[in-house]
Amino acid sequence: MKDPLTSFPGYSLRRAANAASAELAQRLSVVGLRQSDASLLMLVEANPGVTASALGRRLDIQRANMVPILKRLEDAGLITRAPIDGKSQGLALTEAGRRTLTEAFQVIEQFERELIERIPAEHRAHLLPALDAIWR
Amino acid sequence: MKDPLTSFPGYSLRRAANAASAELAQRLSVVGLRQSDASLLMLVEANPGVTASALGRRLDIQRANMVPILKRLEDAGLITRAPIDGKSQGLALTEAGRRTLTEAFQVIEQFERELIERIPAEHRAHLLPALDAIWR
DNA sequence: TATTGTTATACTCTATAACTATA
DNA sequence: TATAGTTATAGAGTATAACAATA
Repeated sequence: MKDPLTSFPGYSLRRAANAASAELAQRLSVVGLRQSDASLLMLVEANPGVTASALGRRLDIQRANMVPILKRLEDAGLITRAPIDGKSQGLALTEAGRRTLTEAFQVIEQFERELIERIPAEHRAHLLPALDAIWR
Repeated sequence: MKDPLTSFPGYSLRRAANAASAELAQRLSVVGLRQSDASLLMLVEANPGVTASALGRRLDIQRANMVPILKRLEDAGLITRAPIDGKSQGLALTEAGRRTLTEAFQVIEQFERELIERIPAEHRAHLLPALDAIWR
């Protein structure tokens, strides 16, 4: 079949992201996490006491959509919320959260390693700067 | 805020794809199309008489999910379905479909041009081959 | 006045199972 | 038996509007 889409970087970008995303989601499900869970746990670990709003801004997740994610992670015993003042709450990992994140981190590092290895060596170093130029 | 995610190509891949996708979706909405509509119209134009199943395989859209897309495009008068045999239907663009696709094509080419221009020159040529290595 | 957290809601995309009819 | 088209349905991600309480 003729495929005029093959010449569009934007199309390949979407397809590559979808393929990688589906693969990582499947691997993370073994640890019981979604991608947004894992990225959120990483940011909380690196920034203990961070607020939900600040996390949402950094991850481009709207405040309203943070609510069910945080509720799920709290129900799973992975994070705690502690009042900072009357309207803000500081997030932190529980011990179980740290353990789960360690597992997730291994899954993700293995995934990233394999992702990079799929790319011909001469293109490898260019991918991250090219991608970052697109969205940052 | 500390951000340990910045070093993961997989994460940047997802963010770049999301950003690009949102941008293109907005521009295509002016023409009245979604991204899946536009890619589907392109493939139909390049392969008149193609079946829904074959399109789905090429675009990685499941048969069941092709139904509402094709219905929408047919209702909008952009494609026609003609029986090939008792169980298959060949798809083709209508005149309006060709006109709309021409508009969409201009939007997409402009979008792709701007996307590439955002990438520093020394990385540009590497993006497409790197992405294709990930998903093809 | 702006921000935080929240509720409610709706739309899109995607995934699965099952069914009918035909090759 | 495998394939084409379809229906129904559920999950996940995302977007908007609105609200109360607080900074």
